[in-house]
Amino acid sequence: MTSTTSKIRSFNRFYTAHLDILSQHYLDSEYSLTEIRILYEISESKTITAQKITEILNLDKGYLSRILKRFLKENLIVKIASEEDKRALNIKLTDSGNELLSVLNTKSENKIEGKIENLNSSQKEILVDAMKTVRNLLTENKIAREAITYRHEITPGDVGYIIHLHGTIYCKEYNFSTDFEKYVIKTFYDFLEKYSPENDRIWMAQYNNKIVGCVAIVHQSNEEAQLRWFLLDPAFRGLGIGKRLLTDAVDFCKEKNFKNVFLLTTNMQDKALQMYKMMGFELTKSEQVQEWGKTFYEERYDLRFIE
Amino acid sequence: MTSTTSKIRSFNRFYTAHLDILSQHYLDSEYSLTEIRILYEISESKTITAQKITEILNLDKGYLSRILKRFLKENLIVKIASEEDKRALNIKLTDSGNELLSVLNTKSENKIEGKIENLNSSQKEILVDAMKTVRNLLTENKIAREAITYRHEITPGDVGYIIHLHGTIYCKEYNFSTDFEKYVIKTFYDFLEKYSPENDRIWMAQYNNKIVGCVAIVHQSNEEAQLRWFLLDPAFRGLGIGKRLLTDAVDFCKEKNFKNVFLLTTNMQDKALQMYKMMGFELTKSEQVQEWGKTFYEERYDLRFIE
DNA sequence: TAAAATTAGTTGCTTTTGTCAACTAGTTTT
DNA sequence: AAAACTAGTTGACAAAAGCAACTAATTTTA
Repeated sequence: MTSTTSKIRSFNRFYTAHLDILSQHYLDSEYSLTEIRILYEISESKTITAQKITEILNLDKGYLSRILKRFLKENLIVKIASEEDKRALNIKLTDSGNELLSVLNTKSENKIEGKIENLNSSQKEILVDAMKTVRNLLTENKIAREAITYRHEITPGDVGYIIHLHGTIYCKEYNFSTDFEKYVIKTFYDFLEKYSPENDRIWMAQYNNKIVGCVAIVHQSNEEAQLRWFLLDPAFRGLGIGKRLLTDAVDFCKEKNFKNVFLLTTNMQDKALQMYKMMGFELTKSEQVQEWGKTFYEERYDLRFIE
Repeated sequence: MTSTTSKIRSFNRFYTAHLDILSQHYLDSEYSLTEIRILYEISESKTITAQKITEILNLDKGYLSRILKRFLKENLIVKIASEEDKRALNIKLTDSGNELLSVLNTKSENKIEGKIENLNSSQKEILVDAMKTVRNLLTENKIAREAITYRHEITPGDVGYIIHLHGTIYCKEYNFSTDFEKYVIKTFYDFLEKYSPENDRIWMAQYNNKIVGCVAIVHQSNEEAQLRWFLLDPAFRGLGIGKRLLTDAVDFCKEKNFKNVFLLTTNMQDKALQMYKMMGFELTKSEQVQEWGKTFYEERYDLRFIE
């Protein structure tokens, strides 16, 4: 088994070579890669100081100073004395600087285009998504809470994906067999048969357009509702997603004036149980069963809204 | 809307900076990044000629020659006269060369480890998978046929994912509503209820551990079977996956001695229809229906095995 | 509030890195 | 067997990058 780190190193070597090939076209121009990165940085921030550039690109200030001097002579940039700090100079691209950059951008884009010309649009989407994931994970060194989005309208593909998550996660964590997924399919079919947008709702948490967590409220009567399908991809635990989903679900119950919400679970779901209790759910029933290739306790929890 | 190319360029800039940071530790050692890449190349191929290195790393041969001279003096490599070509020299790492590289590798791994220390194991998996996808798509400039794997045992999560694919793809391509997905859920529930490993089978095509295409054979009697759920992710069409799946399915029918296989589809599925016809299926029934938010023809195709 | 420490930017000098062309010695093509 | 080519070396040189000392302005500190 190769470790994560060595796989990443292998990718790094691959991407170094890839970037090398892409940057080769800069040799046609009279500017080095560093010079172009500097121009790009100036263009990105509209106006910037030399100091800032050294920070962003990790350059020696003496080296940068000379490069900027050349840019000035070639009329690619202007230096404007800063008002706030009389030592500093604000650097901007001139029209011809912008023009140069746009020519180089076009060249670079053509080069990239050549690298992906045989991919169809769906494949390009896959590529861009994967890059986004890599970037997200490496930038934050974690999954950013802000990158998680929430919604509660059922769109095509949602229910299938939620079933899929149930199948994979319960197999991975509790070694449940495919029978469990079959059971989930049945519960969803029954749910969709009786689905009332007014009294039922599914909440989904997404990351990179993929569902990573969910919960639902299913009305049983005007008085009572069931909380179902509470699930969180293990990769996305500890980010407050579960709490947010449960809170939304319980708030919905209050809003709809249910007197009682219950849920059925097993004693194995330790992390979920903890959250249920935190939300005020209390154990009301416990019974040993043998199902989906396992022996465990099936438990009922209730949350009663007092008026 | 930003184009694919500009998103890729943005990722390239991000990753350039990322690699820059990782390579900074090489400054601690007395070797430059180029020198280390050379050492790495030698280590990778066990034995290699200078010529080959210049090709792989795009280096000037004069420059390389001098670096190798230094490596030789420092006892990192040995040069062995080639038997086949007396001009060429086979280069190998010495023990101390290997040792140096392993020290540097450890340092590099530590640096990477620091970049991902806050990710849990599932998140690391996501990262590595995404890198693999990026690499696959950029290397081949296409999805490699060899990267597609096939299997036909149902494991947890499969059926949910196939339902998900039906929901999303039929919505994307034919604008079907969520009712269609509900219908698919029902068909799968019924299938799983009666599932006989002996007479029924689902085939799945996978890319990067994700299902991208499927088909199933469902027995109706000893004489007749139904071909169902034939589906291919648009990103993976034109790779021969559909043909492979259908061939496997039809072969299975022959093997099981069904006299007849039929399938139900719509006139809208033009690409699938073409493939069915290619496999020998013939239209036996056509009827206008209104369902899932659309009006279309529901069609039956039959393939009869003659003895 | 004045001295001390720090910072933005420039410049001279040096090292490192990389390029080019000419050369030797062996190999392949014609 | 001559001509064209290739692997590798070397000298001369240019480009890229780093270091340190300096000016002038700003911030900190006591």
